[in-house]
Amino acid sequence: MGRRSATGRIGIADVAKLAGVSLATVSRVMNGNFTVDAEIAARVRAAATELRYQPNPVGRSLALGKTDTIGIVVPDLSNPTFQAILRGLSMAAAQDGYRVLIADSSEVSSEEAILAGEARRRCDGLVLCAPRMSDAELAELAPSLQPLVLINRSTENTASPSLMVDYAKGIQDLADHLVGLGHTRLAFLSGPPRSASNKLRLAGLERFREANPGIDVHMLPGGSSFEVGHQAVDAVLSSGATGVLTFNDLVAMGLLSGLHEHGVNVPGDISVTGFDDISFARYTTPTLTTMTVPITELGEQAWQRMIETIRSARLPAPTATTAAPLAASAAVEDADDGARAPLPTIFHPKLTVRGSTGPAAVHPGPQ
Amino acid sequence: MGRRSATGRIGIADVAKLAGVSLATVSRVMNGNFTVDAEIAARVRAAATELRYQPNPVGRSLALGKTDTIGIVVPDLSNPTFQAILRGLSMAAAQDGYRVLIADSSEVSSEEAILAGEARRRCDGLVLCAPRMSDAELAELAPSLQPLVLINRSTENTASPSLMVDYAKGIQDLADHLVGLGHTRLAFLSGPPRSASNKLRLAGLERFREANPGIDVHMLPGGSSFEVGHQAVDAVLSSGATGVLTFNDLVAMGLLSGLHEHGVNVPGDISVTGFDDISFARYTTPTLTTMTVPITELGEQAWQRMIETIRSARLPAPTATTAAPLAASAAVEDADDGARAPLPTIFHPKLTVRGSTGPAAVHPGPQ
DNA sequence: TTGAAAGCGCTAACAC
DNA sequence: GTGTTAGCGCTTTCAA
Repeated sequence: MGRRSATGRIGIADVAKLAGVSLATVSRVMNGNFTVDAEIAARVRAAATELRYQPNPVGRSLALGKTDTIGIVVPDLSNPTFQAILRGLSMAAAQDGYRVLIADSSEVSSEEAILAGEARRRCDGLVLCAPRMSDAELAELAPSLQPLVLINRSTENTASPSLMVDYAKGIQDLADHLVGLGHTRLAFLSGPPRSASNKLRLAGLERFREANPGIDVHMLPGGSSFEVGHQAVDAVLSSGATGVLTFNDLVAMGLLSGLHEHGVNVPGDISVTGFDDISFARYTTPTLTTMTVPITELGEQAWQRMIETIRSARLPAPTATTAAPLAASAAVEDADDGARAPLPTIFHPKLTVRGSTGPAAVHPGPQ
Repeated sequence: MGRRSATGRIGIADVAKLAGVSLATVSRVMNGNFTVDAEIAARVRAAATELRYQPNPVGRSLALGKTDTIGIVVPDLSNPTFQAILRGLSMAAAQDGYRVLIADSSEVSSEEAILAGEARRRCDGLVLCAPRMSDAELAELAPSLQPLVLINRSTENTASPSLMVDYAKGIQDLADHLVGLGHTRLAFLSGPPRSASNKLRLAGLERFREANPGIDVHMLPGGSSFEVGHQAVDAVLSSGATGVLTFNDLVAMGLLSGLHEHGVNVPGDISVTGFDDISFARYTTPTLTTMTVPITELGEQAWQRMIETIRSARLPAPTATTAAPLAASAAVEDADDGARAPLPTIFHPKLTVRGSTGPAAVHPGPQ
């Protein structure tokens, strides 16, 4: 009479019947509730083992109102940066018994919103990497996505934790590094025009220009891939720059490769910098000077913010006078100094000097 | 009186009330059932929009017995190979309205089984990359994981689709390539000892040795990372080999980098080959000769096998005399010639010659 | 064409 | 300590 339910799978009812107890008791045993008599518990466990019973998480989720799963929306799973965020997030979440559901928007900004909503409803929270989405759309969407953790974005209105990399400062550090080496003509091989993080880099360079009126910074259209860098050789060379900043390491690697093919010596003739410090950056020839972004750690931190948010959301609605009960959490480098509305956690990239940058060549360029 | 249910979210009941219809009608409208009067349907849709109603997928999953989600277990999310499989799978699944849940076993073979079961129960099927799991354990586990698609593994008993890369033949092609360039002393910087795909490579090299008794093939302990290659320089040099095969591109890149630091010329002094053809392989210096594995395509194919399996599982239990209704599916290069039990789909890596291999140096080595 | 009600598998009051 | 029962949010017979 091993009546398995309609779906053909063994359910709690089968175990209850075999053990001669009620559903509730089985449920209690399976959830480690110790109010169950030891002997009965043993009987239930034996029955569960015999039937190879495994609780159905969907039923559990419906009853509990939680899925123990979080979603992440990324613009491009082939980008090492998002891969690293995903990895950091996934590892940290696993530690706390959560899984991650991925949604790749394929760089299509119109997809970002839909995927985000979709993913959110199946999960207990959402980590959003949506570099293309407009601020307005993000602001409108954010409330319906809570618990929400933002990567490299922030919103004014909603109090979603936000993790940001200080790209503006990072690109300035790189430019300063080149200037320190004697370069006076720089070029920036920029990223995707509508990318939020590219805008930050541009803003940083703007500030750099103001602080360094004597330095020429040439802006070159670009993108985010190898190919972009590879195809930019001519543009870079004809810009007359001796120091080239790129959007990220991928672009820098493409450029390095292209320059090599053109017989241009790096860093002898020209210096090249990347951004991100992906793991491959130390294996290029020459090795790549870049800004090191602790991106896996960012993924981990995203999880910390997420779990805090999820937990505090389960508490009774906070009254205006009660201090937010978020304090007992991981240490953040800065930005958690007393303010109640969660300030963005800022990650400061660190300059990593390797072989692709060197002293400016003293050759008779224009100016 | 907008009574939102206990969870605080808007449910189908709220819409039904606002539209003045029953739950069933709302459900029908939301699912595009056309037996609903157009006017009523419009009223329901208006109510849904007004309330910003979004169906709860968990309730839906429970009622429907499916989640529209598949799981994938990978040993290491930082490995470009698994990243590519994940990407191919995710993109293809998204096309059909499915999402993917990831489980990273962190190379811990004991975790593979647990994670696999865990993930499977939350999903409609599972893609398993479990290179460390023993054949016995895999065979025992497989039945409980169906629908199951195996990557680089296969089982005798259960009829799970299996996608395999012919590593044995691939490594032989690489060895042949080196021999064709005049190399007679080869070394193989092997992969993780217990890795299934490493065993295939070793088997391939065994066959190579039998076919090429005059060629010396030195076996070197290794691993799967940059660092392994980077640290193997001394071992490689003292092996006296002029042609070095490596477990994968990562190891090859590490080796290339290490050799460069030691002032060893590649391919002048020594030739190096990788395996996989990850996207970075064409940007190393020198560019890397390797076996190109269509790994993203493998991920896509994994999805095709998965969706076929899911669909056929929904059909009435197949009778012994009925031909399996799987035929109407994507073209597979080979291996689908009439046999009923699904033969593994074999992916044949293709030799891609780049700059890291060249003629053997004519220097007076021993022998 | 529409509604009432049972049920998907599980948990958690509440009663015993 | 254990069982009964009412949901969790949705779909889907089955009647009307």
